[in-house]
Amino acid sequence: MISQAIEDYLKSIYKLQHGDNPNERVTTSVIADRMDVSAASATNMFKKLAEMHLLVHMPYQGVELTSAGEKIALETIRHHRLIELYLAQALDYPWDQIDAEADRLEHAISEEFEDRIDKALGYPTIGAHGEPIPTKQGQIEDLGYLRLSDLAIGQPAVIRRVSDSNPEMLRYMKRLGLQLGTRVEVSKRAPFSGPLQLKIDADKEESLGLGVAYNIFVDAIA
Amino acid sequence: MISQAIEDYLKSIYKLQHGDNPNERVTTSVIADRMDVSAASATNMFKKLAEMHLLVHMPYQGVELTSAGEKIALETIRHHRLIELYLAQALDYPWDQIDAEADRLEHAISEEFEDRIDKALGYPTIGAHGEPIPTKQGQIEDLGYLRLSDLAIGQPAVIRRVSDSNPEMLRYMKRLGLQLGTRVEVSKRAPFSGPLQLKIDADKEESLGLGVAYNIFVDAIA
DNA sequence: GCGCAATTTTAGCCTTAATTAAAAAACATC
DNA sequence: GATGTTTTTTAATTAAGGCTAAAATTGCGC
Repeated sequence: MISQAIEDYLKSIYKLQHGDNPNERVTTSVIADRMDVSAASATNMFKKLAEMHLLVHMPYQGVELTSAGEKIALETIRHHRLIELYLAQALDYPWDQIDAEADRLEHAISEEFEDRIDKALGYPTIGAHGEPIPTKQGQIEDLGYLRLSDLAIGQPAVIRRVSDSNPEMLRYMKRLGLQLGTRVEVSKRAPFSGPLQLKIDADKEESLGLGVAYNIFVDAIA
Repeated sequence: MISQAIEDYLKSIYKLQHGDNPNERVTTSVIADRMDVSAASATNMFKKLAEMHLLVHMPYQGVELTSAGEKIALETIRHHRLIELYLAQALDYPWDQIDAEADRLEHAISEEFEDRIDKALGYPTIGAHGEPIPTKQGQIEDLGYLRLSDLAIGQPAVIRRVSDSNPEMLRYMKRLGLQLGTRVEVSKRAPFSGPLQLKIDADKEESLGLGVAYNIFVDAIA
């Protein structure tokens, strides 16, 4: 049986495999860190998941999802993102609270529930923070956005996605007026990995740390 | 910590204590039966819950919730009934499917979620099957309905509540046109605990087994 | 009021998913 | 290329919550 713990591990592994740099190995310690468990717990689960053929475990080297494991990860992520969007749109949840709520609900809903909120939302393909929502068949689109921290100076762009991993950071972004669809332009970049000077919606100017800019994804515009 | 299992036990005990005949003791075997676990499992949990002061365990005699236990039971029941109503009203779930879905979701939602669906539903006091919804403070109304199986012959009445425990029975009721608000009248009662002859909405006449009639609650009307 | 049947509890074990501590392997530094 | 540090794995526990089988208790029938 696929337990909640299994779904959580597979989801984390998937996100790391397809995250920041996709060629980096997904190791015991990285997963242990993300999931807030000991390294030994992660190893135990890796062995169990390998036996279930949901991933391949290369001892001391890391893990890689099988297509069966990836399928479950994508189903879980689909649940998560549909629930997030539903909370935001139908129940008017604030931006920074939907992730935590969805983390619990994603394991509790049925296929029926998934289908009904999918329909109620009009079969969305983009989630509340701009992430692609996997299809029921397990397809996921690569939206190919640029990190705001990598945006060229003077290049106007629109915020298309933000990382949902830190609620406090989301509240901070909102306070600055940085949301999906917001128009931004980097006007200056301080040396030594210093903050960006950012034009927001062409009317405000703010200084933004690289850590935050790294978690904002934009689309350049003409 | 209050686990899902604990909430489920407390909910079942509460429902039995306040159910069909409230003076009957809530025993190991009755709970084991309702929860589909062995009697030994129920005893184990009784001991644990007694240690947590959520109930009083009188060995070989049964259990009785403390006010702390009752509070948790009522919170769980409130969650359950709000979710059921939300599924039915906002997501157009059919009558017979909401109980199963709510059984899982009731343990996963936050207070925030509870408050938001409560508001979205307009602070309802009656659930999807006509049950009273406990308040946030743990008050629950006794609606004092009559079982259809006890309704006097020739006495017109309106269906106010149905038992949600059996989805198949709910589908059967719906097929017969028996829903909340439906007007009924018993026109004949077969001997030896036989079926009732029932006038439905003054236009249909059906024969109804006592088992079903026992699970329908009505309000007599003038 | 005795004996038997039904119910309840106890005892012991299983599974899941976590833990800590110790051993093993990999990596980095000189 | 030896050595020390870091990472990973192994081994042994723990805590929930379930199970079966056996023992204890209750209560019913006569």
